Amino acid sequence: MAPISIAPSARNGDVENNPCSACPVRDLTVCGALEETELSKMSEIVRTRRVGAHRTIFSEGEDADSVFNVTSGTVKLYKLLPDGRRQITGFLFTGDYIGLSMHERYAYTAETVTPTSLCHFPRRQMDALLKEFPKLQQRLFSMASNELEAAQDQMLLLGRKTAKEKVASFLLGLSWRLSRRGQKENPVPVPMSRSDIADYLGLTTETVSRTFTALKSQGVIRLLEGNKVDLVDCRRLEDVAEGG
Amino acid sequence: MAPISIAPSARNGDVENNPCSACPVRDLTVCGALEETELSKMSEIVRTRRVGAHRTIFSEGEDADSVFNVTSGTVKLYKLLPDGRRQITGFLFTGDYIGLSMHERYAYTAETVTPTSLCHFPRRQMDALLKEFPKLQQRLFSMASNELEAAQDQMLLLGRKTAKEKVASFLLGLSWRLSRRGQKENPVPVPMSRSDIADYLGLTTETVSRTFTALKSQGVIRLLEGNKVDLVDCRRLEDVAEGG
DNA sequence: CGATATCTTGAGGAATCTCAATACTAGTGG
DNA sequence: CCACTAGTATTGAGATTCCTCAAGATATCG
Repeated sequence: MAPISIAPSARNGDVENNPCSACPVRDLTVCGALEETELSKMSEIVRTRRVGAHRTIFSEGEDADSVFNVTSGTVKLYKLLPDGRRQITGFLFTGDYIGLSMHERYAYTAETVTPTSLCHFPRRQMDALLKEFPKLQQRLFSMASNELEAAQDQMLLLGRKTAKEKVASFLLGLSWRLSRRGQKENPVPVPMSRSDIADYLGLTTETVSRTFTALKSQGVIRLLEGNKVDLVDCRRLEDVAEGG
Repeated sequence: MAPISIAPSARNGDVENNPCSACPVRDLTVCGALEETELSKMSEIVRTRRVGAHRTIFSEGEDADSVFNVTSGTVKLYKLLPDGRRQITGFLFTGDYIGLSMHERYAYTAETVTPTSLCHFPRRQMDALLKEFPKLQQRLFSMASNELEAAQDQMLLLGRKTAKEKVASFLLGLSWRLSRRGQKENPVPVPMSRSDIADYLGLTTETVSRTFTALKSQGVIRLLEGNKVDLVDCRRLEDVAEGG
């Protein structure tokens, strides 16, 4: 799959009435499906929002009447069991869309990991746009398709991989998503806490920490300043991730 | 063999040229999105197939040039690690569609659990139909959306539930899917082997077996003839499934 | 610079896995 | 109709990974 070019577009739409036309991450996301002129329809219903770190965007069980686009920052989605056990089902980055698996009520909570910029769309109006622009619908289906494949990979990870394989896969996944967005894929910024990583991988924070230490002392990774991880030996990390 | 001409019934349309219009499970599946007249387009590209139990429909890594509809029977989808560890990502029943998460190559293997009837569609032609009928695209998106939500539930199960909670959730899931298809939801036929269940729940066959035994001796379920399970105390099973 | 949260490390325990033996079941052929 | 076989399921005992609980180290933030 070819990485999407993030070349900052010097597009000259009517920025006043059509801010979306100047959006630098447009091609990464659902909006990339539309032409300049069609984009104005999105501009009409979008509301941009900046949110600090560790804020709840919406909670599991609430009426699902908004969908979102992440234009910068990191968001986590999670589900809870009654006793508080938590499973993070995904981390979202620039260009990711919140609202692919949508029913009456949100089936998960969305919370920012870092300060985040969001495009907020009323769901009803977005649904109307989908009807109006089959291209948009198509793009959304394609994104859902990708998500589904990622979810299947994650099931394999959760059900069958060891702690070491899980952590290795996690780091490679972060790196891969960076490169898809056209960013440098190494070293990898890891903005989420050990506890978040644990709840994403079906482990405890302690096990995640121990596993990082183990990978570090084997020379496969290095922990850098600012929560970055240097994938020293990518090839070996890949072997570890697949149980080799 | 020469086709036998049958007078088309007003109810069912021209069954000869449009067999899909007579399909009894149409409304359960993607085809339910189309009108009688539009259905003929599907009829033109469909090829029905009956397959015995334990047969491979396609394998992970093969060129993904077909999509399928399950019209009867049970299918399992799975991914493998290099050393043979297996994760079953889903079981498919009547009405389920194979081809929601689709790229160049199949990302998983599809294998029948029981004798199965399939509708086979060339992928290119199905893609053309999706472009022609946005309703179809919409339906497929809606199905992908459901799948995605199910996948998230499964991640919670795999990452955070105990063996007992997993097995209870599994049985309730089977029962729930029966009722969605309008069938009796109890007792639940369990056509797949312990080993399949284990690979679906991230457990071993032994643990699955022990857990069935435990639930049985607690009077929550009963094992009946013909691989059926009687959910004696559904309420309690639900509590068990959520860690209550 | 102190307070607080996060991360790391250690020791012991528990759930689940592995290995092994036995029981059951379905299909086959006498 | 029964015995035989091969696959599948159950049960048992011991091993192992990962979890729990606890303490100390490091980082973060006002």
